[in-house]
Amino acid sequence: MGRTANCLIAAARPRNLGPGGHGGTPEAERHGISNPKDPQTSPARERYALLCDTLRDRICLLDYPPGTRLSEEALASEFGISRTPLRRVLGWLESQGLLVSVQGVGTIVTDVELEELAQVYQLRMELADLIGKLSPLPPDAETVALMRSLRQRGQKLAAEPDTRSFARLNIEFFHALMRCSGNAPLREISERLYYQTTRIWLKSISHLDLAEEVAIFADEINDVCTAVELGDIMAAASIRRAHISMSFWRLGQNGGGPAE
Amino acid sequence: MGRTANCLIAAARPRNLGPGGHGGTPEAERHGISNPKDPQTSPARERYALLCDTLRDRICLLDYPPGTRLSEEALASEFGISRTPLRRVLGWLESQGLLVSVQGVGTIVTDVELEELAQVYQLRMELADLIGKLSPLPPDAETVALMRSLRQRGQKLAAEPDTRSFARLNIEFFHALMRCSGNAPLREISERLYYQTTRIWLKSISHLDLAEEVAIFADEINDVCTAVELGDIMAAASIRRAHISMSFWRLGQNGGGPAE
DNA sequence: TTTCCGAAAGCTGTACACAACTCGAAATGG
DNA sequence: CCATTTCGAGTTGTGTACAGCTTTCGGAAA
Repeated sequence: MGRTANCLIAAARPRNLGPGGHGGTPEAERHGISNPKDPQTSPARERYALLCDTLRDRICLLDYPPGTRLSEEALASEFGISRTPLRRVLGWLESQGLLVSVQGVGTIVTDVELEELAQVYQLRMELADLIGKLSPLPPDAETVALMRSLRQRGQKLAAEPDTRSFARLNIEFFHALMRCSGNAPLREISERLYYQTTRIWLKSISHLDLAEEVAIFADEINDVCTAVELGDIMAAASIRRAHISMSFWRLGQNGGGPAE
Repeated sequence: MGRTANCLIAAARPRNLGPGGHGGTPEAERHGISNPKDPQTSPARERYALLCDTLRDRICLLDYPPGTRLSEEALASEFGISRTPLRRVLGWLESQGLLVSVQGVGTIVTDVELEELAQVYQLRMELADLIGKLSPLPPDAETVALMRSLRQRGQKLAAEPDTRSFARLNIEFFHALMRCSGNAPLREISERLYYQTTRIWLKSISHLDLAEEVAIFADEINDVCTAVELGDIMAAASIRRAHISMSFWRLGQNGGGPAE
């Protein structure tokens, strides 16, 4: 009864390949020797999950800014598939609150107001606490190494701020933190809410001081990494919660105005 | 900025028609005078949401017991539609963790173990607390009236226990409680986790004492209703949390054995 | 010049046929 | 008689054409 047992509940989400998205097990797919016990590992599911992650990243990195009208046909031809399987992906993105499709108009990248976001931020703060309370996992060597690598990247970024690298590091840091919780439903929900908020924050970054934001984030990584090194997940969760709160506060102060 | 403002985030879920599912506004749909500002109110979306609720109820009331193989073609013909829009519904149910589709085999109603469910129950307990803490809504007259009606139905049910009526009342009571929270994302997540667990509980009811379970549930409704009448949502949430905890405990004691 | 109407273009939603895949049963060779 | 292979029924996944809806642009009338 190992890790594979709870795959049914996790089946809701596409296989997490991480933001880096290095290709996993290419040989296994080519030879068709995928593990028949794992329903997630089928050629169709692999393409589906990859597309979900790809498009989600494009939306959350503002490659598709809020309000963008996506063309199903264009995307389908870009990925070399038909509209039918693509629509399944778009449906999932819509269920994540990142898209909305209306007949006769198009598929539009959503844009949410800071007011509505307040509820999501409140919830994210509470869930951050729960990461420390509910089934915290003692970090393994790989997690610690990942955290240290992120800390180093954060320090490099502080020396040379860059919006896009900032966003990517933010996403990877989130996923690293998720490795510290053994509660799969909590991870899934946290991820959903995270992706709902991160692009709004990225959109408002122009109204904030990028260098200051990067410095604060580098500190956050450093603090969380220290806590993880000590195996104190509750402390890491508390730090995370505090930074979510402060991030929302800064958004309301500086980024919430009548933009543009 | 009333209720309609946060429809974008809520767009993830089909329009909640309640378990009773009385038809809503049939005239508006027939005449095509649906509010153009609300993206959820389109003829296609209406059918979609209705189908989602219908099939979810069938799964969660064990009309389709865990392990059942559903036929896309049969369902499509039953509802007088093609497989294409039906598959969208099935995809949503799969994202909710209630179905799993595998090529060449079929669409199968999931069955989860009590072990995996422990994480969901833990999370549900914490979220129940949050219902009282995050944006609790002072109950309006309609909510109080609904609660009182449910309390009465609970007392009637205690006098004449019936599994299916029990399940329906349980679902409706959950939705009534959700009216007390103004946090839309929290409501959505709570609903998702609730539906993931309720059918497992219903499946194990045969191993428990139905009369006793009904009596306990009637008490829960009564206590929560009293708290709601006083406007003390935090108290209602605490009561709810306690009952979720006790329900899980009873499941582990009596219903968790090597069934059948 | 302004306003209103209508046709056309473009989009998502739907239906249907076919491909890809799984599983089981029947046939075949040992 | 048993093991192995092959074929077929049945299922989900995919491609494609068309229907329904919305927006826009052009032209005619006031």
